[in-house]
Amino acid sequence: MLKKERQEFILHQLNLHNKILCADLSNKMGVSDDTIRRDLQELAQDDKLIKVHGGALSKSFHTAFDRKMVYNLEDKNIIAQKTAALVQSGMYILTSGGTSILEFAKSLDSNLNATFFTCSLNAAIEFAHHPSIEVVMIGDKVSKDSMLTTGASAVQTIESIQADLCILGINSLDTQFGLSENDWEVVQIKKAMIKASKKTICIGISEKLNSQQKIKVANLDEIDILITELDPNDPILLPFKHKGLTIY
Amino acid sequence: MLKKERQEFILHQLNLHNKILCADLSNKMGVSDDTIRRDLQELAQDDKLIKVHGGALSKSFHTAFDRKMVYNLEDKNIIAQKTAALVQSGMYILTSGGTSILEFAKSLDSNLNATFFTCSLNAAIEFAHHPSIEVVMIGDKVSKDSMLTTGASAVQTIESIQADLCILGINSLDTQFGLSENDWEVVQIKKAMIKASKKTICIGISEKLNSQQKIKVANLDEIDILITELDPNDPILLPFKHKGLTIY
DNA sequence: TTCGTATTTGCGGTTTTTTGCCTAATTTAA
DNA sequence: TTAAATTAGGCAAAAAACCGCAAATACGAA
Repeated sequence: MLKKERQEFILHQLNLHNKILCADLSNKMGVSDDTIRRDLQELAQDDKLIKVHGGALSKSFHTAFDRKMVYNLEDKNIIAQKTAALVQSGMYILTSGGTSILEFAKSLDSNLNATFFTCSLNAAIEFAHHPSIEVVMIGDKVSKDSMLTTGASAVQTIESIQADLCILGINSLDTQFGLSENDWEVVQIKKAMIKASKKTICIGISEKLNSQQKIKVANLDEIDILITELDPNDPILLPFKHKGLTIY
Repeated sequence: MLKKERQEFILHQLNLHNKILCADLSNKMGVSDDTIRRDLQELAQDDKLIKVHGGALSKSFHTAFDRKMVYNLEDKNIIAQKTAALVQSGMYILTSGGTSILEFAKSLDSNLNATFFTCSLNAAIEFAHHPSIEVVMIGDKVSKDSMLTTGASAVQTIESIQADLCILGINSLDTQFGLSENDWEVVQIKKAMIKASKKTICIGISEKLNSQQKIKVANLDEIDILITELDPNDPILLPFKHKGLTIY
């Protein structure tokens, strides 16, 4: 196995699992630990991954946790503005949770007259602060990690709605694997939301693009619009445009 | 699990729960207390969290904490303690919203194993911070004044529950008129909750006693227990005791 | 093809990091 | 105050990283 080939494989594994161990890789590929270590070192120098003692972590994984809240607030605001422009009075809208959605909720025009359905406790509270919009909280068991209601009852409720729009925060979006998540229950909710809506909008900072997580939520062709903080003509977004998504 | 990964996880947990215990983390991740402590130490050195005896606090939480100073907090705490003492593992409990309920949620024993049903968005979030209890959010249209879900669907959901306990925050309680409220929709919810439970507990500061509001929720005989910040033998509470309520 | 060079790889020995355990000291709660 | 829980520091084992070197391999030019 060639060096280049090996490094491609490492990056692939990293996209899949978000972390890799030196020992695992050397075993799986039948090369020495040293070789793997040298590979990881090079890839880390090229900023393709984060080298840590014992293995390596995917970049998106690392940035996903500690930066997202603080750093990207400005970006999230741009996203929120763009998204708010797509919402019109009279619409019925399904939304997930996440910081991008919260920012979006704050950016809504104060004389907007729409109805929002959500499984996110925090989003519901944020929407409820708005003077004129209606908020419907979709009930079920509360998933503590995500502060989302999840379960069969919630899915059933969503299925009984015919919404104009579905606005989802992105965890991971990839041209090949599509929209993906790590939490099975949350995936079920998002799938139901997409199915219950005429149009699906995915919003999130560009960091989340070109990364994958364990469970698929939807293929790219199920998503209509992609909104990031970037200019719609940014080359990073081109592959998604080619796949048929409308970019804002 | 890699060291870096572990530390990211700790920060993630901290963002979610605002506080974490050494022992909890070491259990959850299957490493020794020492390792966790060393992790927390490093993260504290990097200013990512605040290390305290037994665990750590989220930075944002600590700064946001003092603004929550409600004037009756001490009284509410007494109420919360008394109420928490009545809850046992395995119970199914319906609760309304309000600051007293929120304080109650914070006072629950960390190894309690009960299931809470609520229409209050804020209460659901507070309950969800607890490590082991289950939280079910009852869905419906969000009433903006009270941040409660109200409506036929919510009432129907409540009717399908058989709870051990119903814990209601008091708006007005009067020996003659009983428990009363001003919001028609909220009244419907509370009535349904009382009906769906074996026992009903009313909690609130004594200021709320001997006052009436427009719409009756329940007669005194539908209420089993009354909890205030006062001593159970306080003369203010005597009339309620005579009406058959148990006072704590 | 064959040769020479540059790169890559594996190995042994050493150093560093990480982790768990131990004990003593400190803090907390009753 | 005492008793229990938490922490600090030292220590040792295991894992991982580092270093230099020599063998193996790839690659381009004759």
